[in-house]
Amino acid sequence: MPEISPAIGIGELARRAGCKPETVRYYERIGLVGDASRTVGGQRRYGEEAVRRLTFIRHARDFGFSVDAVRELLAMSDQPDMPCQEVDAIAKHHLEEIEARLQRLSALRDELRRMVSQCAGGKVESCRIIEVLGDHQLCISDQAHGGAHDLG
Amino acid sequence: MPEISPAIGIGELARRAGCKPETVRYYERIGLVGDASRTVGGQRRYGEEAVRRLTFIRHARDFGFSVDAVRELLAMSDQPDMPCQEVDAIAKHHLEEIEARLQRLSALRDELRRMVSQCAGGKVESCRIIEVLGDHQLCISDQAHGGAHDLG
DNA sequence: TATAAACCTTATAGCAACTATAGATTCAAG
DNA sequence: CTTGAATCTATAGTTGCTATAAGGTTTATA
Repeated sequence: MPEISPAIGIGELARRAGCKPETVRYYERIGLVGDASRTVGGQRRYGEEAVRRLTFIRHARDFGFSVDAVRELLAMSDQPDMPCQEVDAIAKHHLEEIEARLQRLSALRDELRRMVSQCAGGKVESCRIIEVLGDHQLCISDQAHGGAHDLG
Repeated sequence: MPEISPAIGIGELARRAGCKPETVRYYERIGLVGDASRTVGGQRRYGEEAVRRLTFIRHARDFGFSVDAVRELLAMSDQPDMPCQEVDAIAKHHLEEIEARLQRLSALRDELRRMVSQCAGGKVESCRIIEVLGDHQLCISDQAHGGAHDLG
């Protein structure tokens, strides 16, 4: 299937999907997008289908889906006749994760607000923020703690 | 100042601060904690002060402060006579970032919920989730988009 | 046709903040 | 003294890109 529409370069493709050329090459390396056709000089050239696929990828990533999840979603969207249960499952799972993060993040916000509001503005010695950071007991909830590492 | 209390090993230290020995060694490498004293055989030994410092670090990290922010907070907590304005500023800045993340994350959650609820459970072909991911126009808000990358 | 600007190429290293592995050594208990 | 758990160093891997260097190609203009 040769490209009919005027082929575009990697910069234009990236621009239209809202990312950078480096990202496109990266996606090619990890197999999220296929190898592009090349000019005689070796430069990548793309058609509309590539724009659609990359846009899908970027949009899913913006939604916070992991690259692996995007890979699965792409595989499924390539199979239009299959039932969409799995798509649904991935999305629901992602939604649950986001809801859990929201919980922890807002508990964190509350705790931080409390810390900040209790700081009287004196010396470090008596700073409530430093105190709370040094002593877990001074926290109201444990909910927020035990790893804020994957709050993304 | 020699250690008086029975010195503890890296495993015990890590356990008491809620992390792993690898993490302690990592913090030592990047200079968050100082070099420990060693046994004749070369193993690290720590005292109570190290426990306090590591606990502070872990707690601040659990609050989502970056390692650089923790470094500054530590430096300030080492200067008890200084005014705590800067501590306050760091904490407030962090609070603002968390509030911004919460905004975006909840916009994302709403959009995801909408997607999931609109999926009728048929074929992939007509799956609302796949449709929305493929077409930015189908999103209600742009707020959530343009990068979920630093939602942590 | 020449040239220069804009674009593209690969390979490699870096970011945050750890985590995991391998293979050797040391420590504490029995 | 032996055993097994803990520790040591050094190095590579994780995620999802981003940045850099050192060049090659394409395109528009003169």
